Amino acid sequence: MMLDHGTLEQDHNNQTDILRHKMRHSAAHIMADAVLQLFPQAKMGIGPPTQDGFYYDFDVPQPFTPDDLIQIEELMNKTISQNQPFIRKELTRDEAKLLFADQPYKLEIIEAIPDAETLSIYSHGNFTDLCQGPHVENSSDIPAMKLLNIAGAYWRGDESRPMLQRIYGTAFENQEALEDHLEKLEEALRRDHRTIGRDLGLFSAHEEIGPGLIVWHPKGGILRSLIEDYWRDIHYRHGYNIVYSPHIGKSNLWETSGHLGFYKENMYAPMEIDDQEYFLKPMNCPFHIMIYRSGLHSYRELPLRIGELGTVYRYERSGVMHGLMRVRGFTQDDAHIFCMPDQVESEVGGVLDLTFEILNAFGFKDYQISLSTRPEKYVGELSLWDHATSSLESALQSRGLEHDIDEGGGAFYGPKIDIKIKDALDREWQCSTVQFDFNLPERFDLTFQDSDGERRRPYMVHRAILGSLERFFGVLIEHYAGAFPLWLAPNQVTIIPIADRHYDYCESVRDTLSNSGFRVEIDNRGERMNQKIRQAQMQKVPYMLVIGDREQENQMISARSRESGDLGSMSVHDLISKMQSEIK
RNA sequence: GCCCCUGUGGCGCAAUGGUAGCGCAUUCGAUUUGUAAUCGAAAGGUUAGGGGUUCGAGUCCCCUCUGGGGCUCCA
Repeated sequence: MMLDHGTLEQDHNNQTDILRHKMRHSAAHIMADAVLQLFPQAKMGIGPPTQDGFYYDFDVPQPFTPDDLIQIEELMNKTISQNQPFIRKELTRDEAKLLFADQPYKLEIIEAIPDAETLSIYSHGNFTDLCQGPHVENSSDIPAMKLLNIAGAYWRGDESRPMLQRIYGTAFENQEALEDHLEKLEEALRRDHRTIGRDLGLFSAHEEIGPGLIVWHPKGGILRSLIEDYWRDIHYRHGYNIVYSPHIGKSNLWETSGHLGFYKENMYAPMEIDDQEYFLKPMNCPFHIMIYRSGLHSYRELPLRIGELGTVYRYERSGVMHGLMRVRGFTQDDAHIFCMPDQVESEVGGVLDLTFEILNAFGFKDYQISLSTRPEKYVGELSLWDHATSSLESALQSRGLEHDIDEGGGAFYGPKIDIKIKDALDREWQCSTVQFDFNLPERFDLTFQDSDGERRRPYMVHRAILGSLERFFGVLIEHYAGAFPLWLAPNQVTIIPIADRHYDYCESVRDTLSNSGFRVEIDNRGERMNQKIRQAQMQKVPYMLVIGDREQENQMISARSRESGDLGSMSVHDLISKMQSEIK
């Protein structure tokens, strides 16, 4: 949630942002300058500043190498040290076309700029680029800069257009800020859920199984079942009905739902069973609709909320898979709400409240909310769209939730609210989503009997809060860097006997804790205590209990916490109370 | 799917075209330890897979697959 942080700080942040924006934009120009000096045949694409850096795209005969990057950076530093002023000039279309006659991508950009807009160029040294600006005054106003990596990128993001070579870099107002940023990138790498997932034994993927298909290991499995238990419990409390549905369904079902029409490229090839085609499910909605349709519904039953932890399979192109964040088989915490028009707003509000309650419980505080409105191509009546969109809007507003508006960004079947969570690398991942659907109720001819006896069409809302358990788990791992809060830690307590003669007492402590519902392990390897502590720390176990002669004699334990080290001696009972209060 | 990079014991890495090594982890033995790494030994690899060049390939070339950084799309 974006809360008000006070205007002073905001002003400062804005000014820094503007400064960085300008300096990065200018750095992109200086980079293009360097590239053209080294590779005169290069054709320039675009070179904008981004959230934390800048890039520039080039069409070059040979892709850049890491060595090229070093050379380019050297040349850039030279330009920066030469104090070259940035000069803005306005010019006519014809002048611009002449100037960029051998730069086809620039010509394309010029063509695309509306006639009413003034064209401008920025120059430094011998380099000139078509550009709106603004820029820093002088090349020396880029105190700290570094090129980061090379990647392919389609011209205008369109895969039917040529692939250009993109160079990413970043720039900051001083060396310290740059180093902080690089340090942050390293920290993000350390938090990478793929690394932590392996080190903590949470999950894995295998060449033998196939890309984008995850196996959850015992420790990941405990975490998942804790998440699922919490999810079920809170959903029951919020009036949801929890259901189960199969993984495949006949082609008829998917034809009726329309998925074979508009979602086929994400669905796997059908399998034939008794002369009928069956498809692996990419979504749960048709099954929930069949549950709805298996009886007549009175207005008294609405709203009807049907939820499921439903595992779906979607084809993802081979280059897009990413750890747990983007996979081919995943479990959605899906639900469908069937309701009457006058219930829409409170239902949407209820979903939002539930969403933030759940996300908060997992420790998430920073979200990015967006409302997506009606696209050009859509189904359903305009009045329904307007009603739905305004109810989404007012549900957000009445809760004081700041949000972006993605005009025309809704699905063809309804407007939606998306909520994104940031991962360790500041990439945003969509988890929660609330979507209206004006398509499926029509296609499946859903009705309810209203108080006046008439059959009416219910509103249908899709919603997911965690999104997919896989992705949510990935974000959770990075959020905590593997040091999960006590209630989620796969192993909550490791008991460390000092010598063999303490095993029996350790087992009695273990039993006491287990009987109170805690997950406990005893490390009875023939290792030194320090080694056992080290391993438990690296496994991010919240509590370690050191047990030796002193403890055994006094029937106590010596507790150590993952965060604050030695907590001293206490009774098992005290430890239990301490942990219980930490959990609730 | 596309562009680039990558692939060596479970993990992290090494090996000018000439005998595949090291650390961690594992197993066994010794040690019985007081708040982040005890010592020793053993075991573990057709260098992702397939083809080619070469007297000789982990190393060079081609194909396939995995993984990574992006583009596009999305939970």
